[in-house]
Amino acid sequence: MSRKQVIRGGGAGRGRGQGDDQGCSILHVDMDAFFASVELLERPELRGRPVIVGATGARGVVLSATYEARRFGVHSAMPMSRARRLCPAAVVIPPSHGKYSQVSRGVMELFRSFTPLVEPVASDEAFLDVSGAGRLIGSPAVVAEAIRRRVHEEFGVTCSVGVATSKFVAKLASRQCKPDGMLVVPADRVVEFLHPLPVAMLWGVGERTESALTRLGIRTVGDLARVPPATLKRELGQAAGAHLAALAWGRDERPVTPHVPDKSIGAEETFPADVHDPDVIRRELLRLSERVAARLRDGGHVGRTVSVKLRKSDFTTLTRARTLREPTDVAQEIYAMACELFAAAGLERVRLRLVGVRVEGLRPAEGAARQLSLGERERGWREAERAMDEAVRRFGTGAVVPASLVRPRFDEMES
DNA sequence: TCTGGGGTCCTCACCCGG
DNA sequence: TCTGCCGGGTGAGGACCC
Repeated sequence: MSRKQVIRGGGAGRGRGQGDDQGCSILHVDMDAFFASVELLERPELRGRPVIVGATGARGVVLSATYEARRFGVHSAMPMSRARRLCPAAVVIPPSHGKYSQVSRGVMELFRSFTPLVEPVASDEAFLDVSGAGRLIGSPAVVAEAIRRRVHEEFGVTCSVGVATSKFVAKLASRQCKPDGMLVVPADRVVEFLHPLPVAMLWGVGERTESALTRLGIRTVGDLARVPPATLKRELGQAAGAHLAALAWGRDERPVTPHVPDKSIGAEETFPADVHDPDVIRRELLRLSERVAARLRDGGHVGRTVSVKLRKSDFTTLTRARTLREPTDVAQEIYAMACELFAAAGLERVRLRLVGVRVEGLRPAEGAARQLSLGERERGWREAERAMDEAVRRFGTGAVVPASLVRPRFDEMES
């Protein structure tokens, strides 16, 4: 990997290193400090200053930070309290997810104008297979540079692109050339690129696995590559061991998959302060069930397994799940099961910091035959909730809520 | 230092039916 | 009829990712 294959800044030097991109048809595009960059579009006076996007309340973590803030040691997922201590001069902006989704949708559309094979990984990154774009646009490195230029021109934010023969190497490459860069890893230099990297950079190696590997004396990808796969499987489990043994030699056959169906939909909420009142918790379960059901209906899904997540004040977390007889997208059915699971968990007098509701085992609502249970009315909650969806579409979020979620007015509480 | 919210995948245990 | 084996389904929990 010669330095000249890292091309930085606004397309300068475009085209360098193209001779080495033969067969490197996988691109990983990663937006630089995405949420913070989007915020700076509206507040250009903050350019060059440390900016953190994150919750402004008592509890919360950093969602995104500009590179100026990162120089102080601030990084995403760090508790906000710590980030403020590290960088007291930082400007803190509360997140506006709607705004980021809008830019994200535009950027993904731009990617699709280069190739239909776009696999979004998150709102700020995607894999692209550009093997079919060669004749029209040029080699993968040329496509990557064109994407970088147009993202900057059309959206005012920068991105970094890794170009390689596999998703995994492309992803590492984009990370290595951040911010505002491009890195091509030629097929015959994958091992040379990988082996000096710390093992924690591998996809699937988090804090726990890293300590397990350190105990085995494994610190770099090269160290990992020299360990027999059987040893890794014994130490880390069958799947993780085999996975890491393959990655250490750059083997990753996963294709770019444009449409990955949802497997579950959930919602969770951390209370501003821990809660032990079961009525408050049940009200939150209802609110979350409403949110999940609305998203199920919006996506045309029904789901069969309801799970609740309960996190105690000491951060230990329990999950409880149960499968319904029939798949549902009805909040009242999800809520009823969530309450049963909460009661069965025996935590009704325990202080909780978070509750969550999730529906798994999704399938398309269309064609999911629904059997009326004995005594069930033909038109019931399902129709009521669809009417609520329609009201929300016309009058906005919060236009209609269940009576139990309407907070009593102060004068009513007094009387 | 004190940890959000959205997810996926894996492992292990248990139950049940063939 | 009993036992063992196996595979599928389900549930709990952990690790990881962005």
